[in-house]
Amino acid sequence: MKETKKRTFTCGLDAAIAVMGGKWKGLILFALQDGPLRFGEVRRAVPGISERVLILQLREMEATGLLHREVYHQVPPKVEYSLTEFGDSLNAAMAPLGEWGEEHIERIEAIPWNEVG
Amino acid sequence: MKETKKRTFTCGLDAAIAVMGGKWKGLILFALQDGPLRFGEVRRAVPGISERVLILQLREMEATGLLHREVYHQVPPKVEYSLTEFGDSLNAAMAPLGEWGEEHIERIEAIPWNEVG
DNA sequence: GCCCATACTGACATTTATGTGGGTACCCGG
DNA sequence: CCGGGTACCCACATAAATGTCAGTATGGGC
Repeated sequence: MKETKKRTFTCGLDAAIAVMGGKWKGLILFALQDGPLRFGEVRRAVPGISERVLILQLREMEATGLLHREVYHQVPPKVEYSLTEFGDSLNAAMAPLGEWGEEHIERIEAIPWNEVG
Repeated sequence: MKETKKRTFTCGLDAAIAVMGGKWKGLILFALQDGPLRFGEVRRAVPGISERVLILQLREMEATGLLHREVYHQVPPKVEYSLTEFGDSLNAAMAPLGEWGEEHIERIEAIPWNEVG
């Protein structure tokens, strides 16, 4: 008896943040901006992510309609992930954020992160 | 013996996401965009956040240099939070994300979030 | 003396996110 | 029959984020 409970959001930014989820989805989206990638390619494109977490993220992003999963019935298996239009539009909306990060990266890296939290 | 360990980031987006932290900092930034707010005002401007979490977020954002904390020595106490230039620039970079969320809010709310995770 | 309002602090519980190490399935070539 | 290569799945462990609830300090007004 799973209910498909709908969330409500206080504003657009709230909704966008919910879609981005944790710290990985944005990077995965970013990695896929230049075209489809196989599972292993995505993993290499997102340094530091564990296999299991990547799978979870990809599944969630597929469920939210951000990306498309194409399975090729081959051996060894081949699965390609690509952005949907929805995912592409989110990617575009995140671009300024990426630029902001680039511009301020030195300052951000200089933050004593262990003392912050 | 706290070490001020610096993180490194794979790209600007990675860094920006780290600064935004969880699901609240973006909304707090957004709430402060029109000028300083007192603690209680921020809380009312960010529906759903608990007092404790708000305090933690504000402290972290102060530590990362996103906002400024001004204490007025009065009784009852008065503390005003305002964006720094740094915070303001991040806010500007998040604007497109907010707009994206607005545009797609119906679709986002229709996502069966309980089945996603 | 007591209560008010405000901005906290602290102990604790829970939920969510992330990570680790293993195993599975497939077909092929050796 | 065995190992290679790929994309997974599973049980489990930990870390990080968030939430609940009670309590504190202050000085003015009653």
